[in-house]
Amino acid sequence: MDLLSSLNPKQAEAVTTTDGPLLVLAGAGSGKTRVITVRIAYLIAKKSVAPHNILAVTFTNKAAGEMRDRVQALLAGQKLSSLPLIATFHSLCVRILRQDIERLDEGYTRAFTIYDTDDSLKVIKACIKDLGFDEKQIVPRMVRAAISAAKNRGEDVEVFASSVDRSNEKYAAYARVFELYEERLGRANALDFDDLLIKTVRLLRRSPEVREKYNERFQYILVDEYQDTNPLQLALTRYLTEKQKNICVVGDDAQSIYGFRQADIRNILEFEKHFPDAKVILLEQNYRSTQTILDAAHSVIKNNLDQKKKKLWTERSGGDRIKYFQARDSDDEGRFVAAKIEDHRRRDASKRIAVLYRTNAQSRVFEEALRRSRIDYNIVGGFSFYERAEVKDIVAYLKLAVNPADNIALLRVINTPARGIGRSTIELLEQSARQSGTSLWEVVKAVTDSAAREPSILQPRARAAVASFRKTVEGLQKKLEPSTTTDRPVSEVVISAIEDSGYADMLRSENSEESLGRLENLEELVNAAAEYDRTPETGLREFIDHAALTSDSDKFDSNAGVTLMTVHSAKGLEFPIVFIVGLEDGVFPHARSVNDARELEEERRLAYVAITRAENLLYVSHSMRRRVYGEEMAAEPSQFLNELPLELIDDLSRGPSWLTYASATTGSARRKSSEGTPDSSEGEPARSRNVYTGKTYNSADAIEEFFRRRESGATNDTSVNGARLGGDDDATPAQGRRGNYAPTTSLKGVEAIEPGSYVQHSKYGRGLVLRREGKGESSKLTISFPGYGMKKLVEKYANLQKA
DNA sequence: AAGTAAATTTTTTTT
DNA sequence: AAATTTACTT
Repeated sequence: MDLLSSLNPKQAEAVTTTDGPLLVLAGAGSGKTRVITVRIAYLIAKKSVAPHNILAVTFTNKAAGEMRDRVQALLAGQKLSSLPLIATFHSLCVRILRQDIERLDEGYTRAFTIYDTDDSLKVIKACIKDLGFDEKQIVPRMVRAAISAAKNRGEDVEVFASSVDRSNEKYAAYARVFELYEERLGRANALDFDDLLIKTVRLLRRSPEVREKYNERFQYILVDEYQDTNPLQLALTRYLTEKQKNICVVGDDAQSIYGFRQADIRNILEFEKHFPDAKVILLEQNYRSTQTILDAAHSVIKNNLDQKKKKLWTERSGGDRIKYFQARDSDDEGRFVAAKIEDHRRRDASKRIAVLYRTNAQSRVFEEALRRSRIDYNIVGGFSFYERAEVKDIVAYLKLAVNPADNIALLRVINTPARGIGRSTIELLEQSARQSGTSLWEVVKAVTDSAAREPSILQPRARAAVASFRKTVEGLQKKLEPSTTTDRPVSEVVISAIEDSGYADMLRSENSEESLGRLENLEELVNAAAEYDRTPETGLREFIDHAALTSDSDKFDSNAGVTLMTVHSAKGLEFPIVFIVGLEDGVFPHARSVNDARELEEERRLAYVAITRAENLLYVSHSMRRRVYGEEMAAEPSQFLNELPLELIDDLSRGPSWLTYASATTGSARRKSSEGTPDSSEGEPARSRNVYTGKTYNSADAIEEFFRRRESGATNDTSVNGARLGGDDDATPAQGRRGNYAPTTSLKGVEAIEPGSYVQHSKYGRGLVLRREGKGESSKLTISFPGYGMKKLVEKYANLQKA
């Protein structure tokens, strides 16, 4: 079979340029995955490269899995001596570290445990407590974020501590927590997600032999979604390709959406600097979307200043117009989406549909609406299998058996199921561990040792309970000994963790619907473990690693009719029909992105990613009211809606909408001046001047208009769901929170400015308050000003009037 | 020690 | 609104 026949000249060039550094700038839908997979097949089939000399790196298991499938399909029928390694950055690092971490001489052994975000947080909480800091002042989640960010920039504790401003108490505290955290992880023989990368990079840097070994092993390296790499991942890539230089990276700077994980867009923009003599190939033909959709995407992304200029084109001129809907509240939006999906399903059930939202929390409304309409759907993200408590419990038993120093795992299961080991007993054990400087497991052994000379620190009852726990874990450890011969090495240990611990009995005796569901989940876990029984090279350790690294959207079913997911997890996917929902200021773009212009640009790239998922038809919608923390609030349309080409949009709203007003004012100086200042410092209100002028929309006007119409009988609504317009209690968004009998007042006795209320600003006019941070006059307000986007203002200086 | 009621917090986005 | 943490019983 001719591998190249299905490629355009540019794609073919990207495939056949096998040697030396190569950057493929691949726009959305330009056949990026195609290029990578064909390239791998080409290396094997045409260049006679041994498959195991090829490494392809992705960010998600989902992407890795899909790539594996497609390469396999391309090479079907050929006998392969080995397989190419297609891995995520993290799983690649685990592989390397499981082999060579001992050469690092930091006390880590190959039996190391991986701590997930949850585990890390628990360690950090304990560190904060033991250092005598107050959790209110030194917020564990913030510390975790700061540590993770530092690690991904490639900083270790020392660098972090020395770069920190010592006069800043908070950061000085962070540095001390960081230090203790590292110490405790080391003692527990545990690595957090970021450590996987940082230790691997350190190992490669320090050990020329290890570097040599992997340069030798991986003759050809490919990196997918290169725009999402962070400094650590860049360093890793450079070390791995130091010698052979056969590095091919594929990505699109317009789709860089992981800045929050320290991804640095400069990695792709400056590839040629990092890898001299690099060749660059641009893929600009889009095979996915209609011209209308590309126009919409381009119209949004062009508001970003910081990007490589390229423009996608397609042979699919024209196409259906974009559909727009303004919902009354989020239930209304849910009903609209469900009704439209029902329509489409009836007409052509083969067309796959995606509902994309900014945050996972938004999924619920759509799930409920779809369920009510009896439409099957598939949801990606949210709670994954391995995040369920019962699964984590059993995995903790397994982790403990493999690595007894894992204190977090021990604390998780020492009293699960309940054995009568309570808070005070655990406190005693921890105290003893601190004193002797050993792990909790060592203490457990010591206090239950019948030959001990000193009297045990525990009462007989507690001591018996701890002894029983010890017996359970030791029973598991026995099963791990090499001498134990069985044909189901992994799943039998898992079964015994479930049964011998008493966990199964606990669930069985509870005998509720929920506990039975949990039992089923554990059966699932055994099934998953059974996969690892088949080959001798995959054992319990690999299974545990899998559980740690498989958290996300792994279970995406590419054949599902309707899929709900975040825009982030939709990256790399395509659907004939796409709904982008919740297009409101504060939601999308997210309220937290007001902090600086760079973050807002990332939100815009996110919008770009969302739009370019669509092949044929794109729906955009927003709601006028939304629940935030259980409280109903007014919402303003997203500034990104304003950046769409309005002339390409059909309005499906009942009655007048934002679009009605926006279109009416189009033609005047519509969003001309966009001199954003991307690098300006933080905290300044006047900073993000990404202003679109001319068109302002005031929701109060719209509501008034609604009522005028309703009174004259013009909105006899018989549309989609027959929802009643302008219900009694949500008539005016400006009215603010419901059920607030005694409005909060400031010291002066004036009504306080609360989220959900409207204010008047001298320059930006009327705006909706989205968030309030801090107390009193110096608190910061995040406000959505229609026509100007979101601003973060300090109440004291902004001179705001209630409106 | 364990269970319940009350108070408090939570929302980016993911390996 | 839901989930998590704390305070208070038994």
